[in-house]
Amino acid sequence: MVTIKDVAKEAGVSVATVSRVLNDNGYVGADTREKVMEAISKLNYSPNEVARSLYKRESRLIGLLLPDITNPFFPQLARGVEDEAAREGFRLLLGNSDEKAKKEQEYIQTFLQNNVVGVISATNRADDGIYEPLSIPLVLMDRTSGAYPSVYADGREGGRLAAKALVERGAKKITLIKGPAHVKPAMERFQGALEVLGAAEVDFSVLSTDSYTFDAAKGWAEELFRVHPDTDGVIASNDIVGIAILHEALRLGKRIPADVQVVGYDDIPQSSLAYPPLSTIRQPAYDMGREAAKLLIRLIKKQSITETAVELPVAFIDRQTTRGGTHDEES
Amino acid sequence: MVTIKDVAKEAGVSVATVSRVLNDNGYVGADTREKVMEAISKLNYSPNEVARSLYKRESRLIGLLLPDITNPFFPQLARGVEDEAAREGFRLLLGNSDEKAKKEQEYIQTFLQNNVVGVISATNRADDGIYEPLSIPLVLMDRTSGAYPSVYADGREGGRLAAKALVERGAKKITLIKGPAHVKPAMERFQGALEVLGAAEVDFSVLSTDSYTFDAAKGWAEELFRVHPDTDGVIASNDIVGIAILHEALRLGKRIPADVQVVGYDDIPQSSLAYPPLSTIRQPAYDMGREAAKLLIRLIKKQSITETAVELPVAFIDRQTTRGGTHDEES
DNA sequence: TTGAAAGCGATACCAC
DNA sequence: GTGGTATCGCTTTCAA
Repeated sequence: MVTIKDVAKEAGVSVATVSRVLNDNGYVGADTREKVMEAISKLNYSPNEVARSLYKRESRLIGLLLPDITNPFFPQLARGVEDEAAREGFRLLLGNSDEKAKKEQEYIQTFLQNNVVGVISATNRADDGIYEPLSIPLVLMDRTSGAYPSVYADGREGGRLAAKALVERGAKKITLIKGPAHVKPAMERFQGALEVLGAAEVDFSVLSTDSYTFDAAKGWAEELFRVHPDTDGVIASNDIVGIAILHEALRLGKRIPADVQVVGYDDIPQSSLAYPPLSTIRQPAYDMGREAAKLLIRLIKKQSITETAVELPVAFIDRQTTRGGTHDEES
Repeated sequence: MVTIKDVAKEAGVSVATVSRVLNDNGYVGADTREKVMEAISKLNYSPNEVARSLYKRESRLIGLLLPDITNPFFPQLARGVEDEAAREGFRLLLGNSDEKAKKEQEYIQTFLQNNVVGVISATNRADDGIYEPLSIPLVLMDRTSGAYPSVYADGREGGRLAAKALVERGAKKITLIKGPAHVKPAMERFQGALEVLGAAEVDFSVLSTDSYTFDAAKGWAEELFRVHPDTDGVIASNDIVGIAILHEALRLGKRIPADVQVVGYDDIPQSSLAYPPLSTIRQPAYDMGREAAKLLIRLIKKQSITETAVELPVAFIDRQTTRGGTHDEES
């Protein structure tokens, strides 16, 4: 391993000088700088971030904590975060929490132990004390809490939009699927939908579910049509569940959207590839990731921030599982 | 920040002793150890990984380099890697390369600068010199190269299985979709399929594509049926493309699998949720991730390794886009 | 069994 | 402008 010492020797200067040109601060003679640059490229030197981090007590690392990268909604977020972070020279330490306090705890600890400069977390436990030990900036993503800056989409409005879409399109016996109780965004969209449904002239019922996995989704779908065989409109807790329901409805010989309309939530990439293409509430996941990273970086740089809570808009994407939707596909 | 010094003071011993109990090596009196443990928990101390890493010249970090976490095949891999790594106390530094040499280069550099103990990479450029500067273990995942240990699925066999499935099920005008030329696994499965198709009594044609994104997939699907309107069997380059083709075929009023059969590749989670559920070649992505991590960790620990190339089996998953497939769904 | 001290690779203060 | 050196928090000889 080539160190700053080697470079100093090669260039015939002191390490202090090398450090100065590296960090571009302090006075360095033009010719000296030149010599150092040459030595650096000759030796193919690149500074040891660990040593740097130890002295400065901060790294160029950002901790990213997600519930489960395997859930198709999160890779988008992660990618947004990474792209923005990379632009600013930051790298990512990644963790999956499975929404488990213990894992969150452990990852926060690792982040701290590795001197990360900031953390972005999609957590429901922001106020459980897990994040208290952090003396560095924390940005909540896809989740909120009064206590920390956050970037999220307007879940309540999303729920309303979904419900409205179905009501306006004539669904009369709506089934509203309620996501896992401990997942906040799921509850918000649920509340939003409930609000609209409660005020509308429709029958509706609620089906509670407690997970988001692909396999479980199939189960909910079967249960739904067993318990509510005459439902003609379904508000799914997310696109995975929406697609599973679509699938099950088709399997049962129902016509979509004539017999039953379905609206999902998230607009994951594969929703437009579903058959029929799934009408859904779009959350701008990639942008959310980018915004979260942007906000975090501002915080890290102690730049002034105008808004500590960034709410991104959601939109109803009218595909082919709702009536009167456009039958052209957009991406 | 509480350091080893604080603990030493609190326990009334030297930092050397604290270090010994921390690392559980060297002689430490039982009572002394006790005092230290108490001090540690009283002060809620946890060692600074950065300092540790600096001295030992190795961290507890593993670098993971993926083409694009947004491609549904990779999150599975990533999760497998993470789960296995976490079991052994390692954390992940994550990077997306977009199959670009420059990004790969940059991430490798970051990994090195941060003293990672090993790297897992899904790259096509293992032999381009990018990985030469690594003096630490490298495991290739989902890709191979003679030069480095690797964990991958049998792509050639996968291609054969896909082609055989279609031939055996009576497809007569097969379209074989060729993935991006620079993506090795895509080429292998292509070759495998070609091998079988060439030997069989069928007409077939090849459609070349150069990307894997959702949006592009729709384009290929349209092109396919425009150029080969009478195709009755499609071997897709992956499940994304397969699902897009399914979708397009349905849109054109074709019956699946009566008019056209489709077989995908990967068996991403959403394939079983497609409509109809997509027949495909399953790659054990999660296991591949775990195996890659296992192998890497053995390498890191300098444990004896029996096999430096781990080939995982692929399997044809007979769902409903091929004739005579089971019409029950498995997950 | 324990402690003192050197050193890991960089930064930044203080002299000169 | 440039160099010497203390320092970051920890591990590991080497002595005692």
